[in-house]
Amino acid sequence: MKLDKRKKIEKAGWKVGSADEFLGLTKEESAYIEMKLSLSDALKNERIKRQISQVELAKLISSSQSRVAKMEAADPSVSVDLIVRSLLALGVSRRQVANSVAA
Amino acid sequence: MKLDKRKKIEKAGWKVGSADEFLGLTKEESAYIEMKLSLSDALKNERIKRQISQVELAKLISSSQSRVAKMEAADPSVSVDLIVRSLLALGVSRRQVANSVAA
DNA sequence: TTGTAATATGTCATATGTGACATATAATAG
DNA sequence: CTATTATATGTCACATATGACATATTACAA
Repeated sequence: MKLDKRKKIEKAGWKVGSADEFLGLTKEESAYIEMKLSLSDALKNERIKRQISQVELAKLISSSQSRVAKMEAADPSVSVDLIVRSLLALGVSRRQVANSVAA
Repeated sequence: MKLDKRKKIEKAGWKVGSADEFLGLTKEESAYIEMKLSLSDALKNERIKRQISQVELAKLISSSQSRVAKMEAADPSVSVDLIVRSLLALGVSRRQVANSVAA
């Protein structure tokens, strides 16, 4: 596992064992968190691609800059629902969303 | 639009105009609800395929029969999060989940 | 007709998610 | 170095989602 990915997972609020990676995480749990990380990456990439700030995206989805930042960090306090709806609000297609779910 | 699909959408708690379908729903909203319907269908199909009852699935995911029924009905009170986590708990792969997201 | 298992629907207390705000920390320009 | 803009982090009141329960409805035997 890449170091930056590990950091993101830990930042996302999930404990990763020092020796065994994903220690204590079931397959479903790790699949879920990886899916969430992938979606949050897609959101950030899409926003950067469109060259808009977190503040602008926040306004677009009637949310706040801090919530957008947490979405992009895959913070435990944000739901997959919100990230998906934000992607759709950016005009991303269902198929593109699906790609992030799978990858 | 197929009639049964329309009924499912209405049952899912979304108003569909009598004349114009998806009246008042933005593209993002309809994409989101269709994605949710697709995921809930996948959940039901997967459960049937494994020949387990809603009660058994509920136990598997530490939930209740009524919540499972609502998931399969794409009830507005259930999140995409819960449906996705239920699919993963059934052993469905990320790619399979992605297929439902896209379709 | 029963009876019985499965599924659907409504409600509610509690848990979790959310937008908003303050503030901290980058990052970049002047 | 300031400014200034962007992003990150912590907190909180309020909104939404959740499991549990009761009960209704359906499906299908006996």
